[in-house]
Amino acid sequence: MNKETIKVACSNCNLRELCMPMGLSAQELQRVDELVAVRRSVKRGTSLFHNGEKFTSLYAIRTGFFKTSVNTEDGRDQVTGFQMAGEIIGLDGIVNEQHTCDAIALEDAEVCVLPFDRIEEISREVNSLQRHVHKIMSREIVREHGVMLLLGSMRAEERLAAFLLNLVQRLQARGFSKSELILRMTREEIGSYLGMKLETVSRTFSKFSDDGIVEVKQRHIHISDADALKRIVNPQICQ
Amino acid sequence: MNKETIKVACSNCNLRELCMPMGLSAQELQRVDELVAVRRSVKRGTSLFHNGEKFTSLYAIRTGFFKTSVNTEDGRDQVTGFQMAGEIIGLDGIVNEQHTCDAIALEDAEVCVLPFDRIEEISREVNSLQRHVHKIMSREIVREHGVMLLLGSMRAEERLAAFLLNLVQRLQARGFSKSELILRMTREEIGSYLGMKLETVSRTFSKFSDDGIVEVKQRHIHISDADALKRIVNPQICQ
DNA sequence: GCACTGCATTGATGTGGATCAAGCAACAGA
DNA sequence: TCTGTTGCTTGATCCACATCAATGCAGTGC
Repeated sequence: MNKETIKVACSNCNLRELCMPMGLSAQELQRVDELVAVRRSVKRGTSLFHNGEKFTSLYAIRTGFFKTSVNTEDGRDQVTGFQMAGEIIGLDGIVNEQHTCDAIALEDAEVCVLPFDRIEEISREVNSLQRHVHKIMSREIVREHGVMLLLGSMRAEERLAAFLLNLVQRLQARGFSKSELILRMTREEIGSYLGMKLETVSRTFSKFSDDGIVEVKQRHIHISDADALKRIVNPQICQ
Repeated sequence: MNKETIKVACSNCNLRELCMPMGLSAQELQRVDELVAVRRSVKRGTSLFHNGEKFTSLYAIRTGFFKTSVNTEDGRDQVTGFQMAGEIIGLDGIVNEQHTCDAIALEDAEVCVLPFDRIEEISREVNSLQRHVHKIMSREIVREHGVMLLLGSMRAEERLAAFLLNLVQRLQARGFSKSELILRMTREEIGSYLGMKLETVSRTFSKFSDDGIVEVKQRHIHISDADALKRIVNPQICQ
């Protein structure tokens, strides 16, 4: 439905340093430009791909914001991540040639479609692309280790503090403020990601607000005391 | 210390179908044989690699049983997985060229050392190896999604049931019984992996035992009613 | 303007699993 | 065989978070 076809190139994309390897020769850059088949726009609330769908491509997010979630037959649902511009989604589909999670746009979005065959072909020739693909997958594995640590051993306040710090850190890397952010997801989605109920998310926000650590107005968040958040996540170290 | 150097080949390894791609030509098989630098044996309780160590190689487990765990500076510890023969560990190290978790042998083990440079080099030539490496990493990502679902949305009984089913399923794929198993890890390690305390693990085992679902004698487990376990994990579907 | 809808907040109450504590089984080493 | 050590089990109590329920607020369409 939303499969607009706008032909484009990575070489003049301003997100290049986020999703592509650095230091390519002119010739390599030309090969890498062949990676992107088309761009596709995804309306807020609709899916880029969903569980069970055949896997063909990875997607580089150009604009917009996504959540990915897995779900069991008995209706349980777990948000596995939130992704923003410059990040790659769809890695879960490689192993069985079909996606095992849903990717839903939380705001109108545009992605570059990267057919996986082509990624494999070009990364045989361009070593730095090969390495880059491996690093992206490894990074995802490491990120998930972090989420497991969070879900397995942290309490509610620690989880939300870690979540906020992670979000602003990524936004900052994209040139946004390190103290101001707008949440693109509901309290329920945050709760699902962090393994807590939406009420607990809300109460924890209120607690932070009472303590003067953040200002919360619906989805507008201002972080007044980032160090306090760090201390909550890591009590020992940052006294 | 334990870096014995036994030169070996994948082509005549009986675990080949677990860790290597299938359907290779004779020539390809020869290339793949060059993957394994050496074997290395790891004594029970010692580490194969640990957090912070420089990453050079992936490891294919030939015999034995490992746990991997991440830890924070403030002493929190989270087991991120248990690995057995035929599985590959070390993927976390690729992204920053250093390991971000510890891998500890839970029984005397032997691994094949696969220098990552060589993996990249050979997978440029042998397409099915390239694909295989991608699948291994994707599989790990999907596995971790499953753990996130477990940690984020299941209760203690469901977690332990899912854990036991996963273990026997993998053991069965290696030719072991589908109802009998010996746990190689402590209650505390199980608890860390499943996000619960060792006492709760123990109580839940006792509960399963009372209900006639499993027989538990320390680390010896007999699964009497696998369907009941499945029903616990997935109440709706398997009535 | 008003009604409707989807989120978010807040309060009251309940509970699953953590914590604290004691005792016990298995095993390694003397 | 005894003995210290490590890991497992079980009971009593507690508390962080879930659950249930009501209200509030912002945006949307009429």
